[in-house]
Amino acid sequence: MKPSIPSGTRDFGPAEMYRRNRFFDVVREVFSRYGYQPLETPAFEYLATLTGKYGDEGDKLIFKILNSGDFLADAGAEALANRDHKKLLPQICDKALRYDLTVPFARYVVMQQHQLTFPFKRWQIQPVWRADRPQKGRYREFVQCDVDVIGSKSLLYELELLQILSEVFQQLDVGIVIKLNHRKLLAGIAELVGSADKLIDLTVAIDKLDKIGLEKVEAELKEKGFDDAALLRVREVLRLTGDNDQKLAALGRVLAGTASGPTGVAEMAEVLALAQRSGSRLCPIEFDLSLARGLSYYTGAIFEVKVQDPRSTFTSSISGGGRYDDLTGIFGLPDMSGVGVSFGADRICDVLAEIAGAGAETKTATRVLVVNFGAAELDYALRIVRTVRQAGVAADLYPEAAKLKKQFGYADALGIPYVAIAGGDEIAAGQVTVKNLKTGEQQKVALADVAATVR
RNA sequence: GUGGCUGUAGCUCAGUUGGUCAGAGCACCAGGUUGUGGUCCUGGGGGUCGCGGGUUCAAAUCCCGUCAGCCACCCCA
Repeated sequence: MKPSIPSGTRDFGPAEMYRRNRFFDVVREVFSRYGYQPLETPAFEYLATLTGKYGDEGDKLIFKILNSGDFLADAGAEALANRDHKKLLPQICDKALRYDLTVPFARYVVMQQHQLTFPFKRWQIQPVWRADRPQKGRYREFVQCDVDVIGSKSLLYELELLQILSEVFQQLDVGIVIKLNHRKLLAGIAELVGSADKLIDLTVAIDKLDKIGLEKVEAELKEKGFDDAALLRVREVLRLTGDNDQKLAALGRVLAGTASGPTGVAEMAEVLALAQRSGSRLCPIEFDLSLARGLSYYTGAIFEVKVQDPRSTFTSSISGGGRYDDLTGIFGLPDMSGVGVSFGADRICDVLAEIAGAGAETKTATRVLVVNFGAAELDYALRIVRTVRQAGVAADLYPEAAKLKKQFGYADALGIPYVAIAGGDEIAAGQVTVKNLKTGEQQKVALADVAATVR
């Protein structure tokens, strides 16, 4: 058979792995420096743990795991006969691959609530799976890097997440903008137009504003049953202009009479104020009413990161998150507010690759390749590799006494910067000829100095 | 789940109205050069033209089906 892998999954060769590891090193370091603790949870959970948390669309995208053995044993005759897949599903499948890291985290917090000290801060870097149709920047298996803090309503954590987002992307040297919005503002708008119960429809439509334009958003809202008076007010709100504070102030006046609006305005203002007086060098923050985010569990601030870098053409979001007030409630632990963001490792690495361009790909960490001349020189060659490796420098010995052309070509192909040559003359003198493959320069150095020369 | 585009060598692709259309570049291997690579020269290996069926004297080329990939919508990291 012709070997292949399912679409939306990928192998990562050495060049990609160097890039990915650099990224993971950065996020891990930042996460732990901000006081977050590591956590891992299983790749699969009970299906019931996952369903109902991500909205109807999300539930469809959960990868289900067929029960082992005779999975039809427990299948109801009725569901089978009627080909009723919705009814049949829970009868033949009780496990599923995790869809994100936030819900398993909430499950963990509830299970371990008596062992944990709150506020509990954790980071988690693991793959998640979605039964989506892949396309550019969209995979069916991808790695999320989550930081969440649970058990505190303090808006200082919103600030902290803005700081973490900023630090990570600054260290990676990727230009971004952090979009910020608040679910209670959206709820206030829904209230204002008299459709508090259609919050989801409203936010989904508003979310498309910068993509399809105001007119099409209004058309979609009309289709969903919003009347002309409502559309007028939506338009009024979406047309607010000015800087973050001006937009927020204007919105405050519009939403003054609503139940949830003022809270949203106040919290939003607080977060923006904290960001200003934090003293941190933050990435640009843009208060954006059209940011909705589909995940149904968000209740407060919502974040999203977009690339804003002349070297990149990436348009989809590379990080996202928000505050959720009751994610643990469904597992039996109410009043546990949490907030977190997730870095989309795969998309970010795509951006890094795009920025780095085709050249300068690292293929190996090896600094020096020791030439193999054959049996007579082998002992000395082995001594060179051993000495260099013991000095903490990556070294390799060519396995056969092949032609130098071939050995040099190997070093060249892998991007190993130095070649070490030691024949009779060098051995007699206790020296090694070290050649820099990039410049072509070569020099004889003492065996003990090889590591320092190629480091 | 809906729609569009594309499948020819390891990779990127060319292949005219069906008739030397099985090709190029890169990559790979060998030699030129048994202690000096990345340049250059010479030679070489490698393809059921995604798969199945049909039309035709003749199909990579036209038709039908199918599978796969990509892109967009939906949704999302």
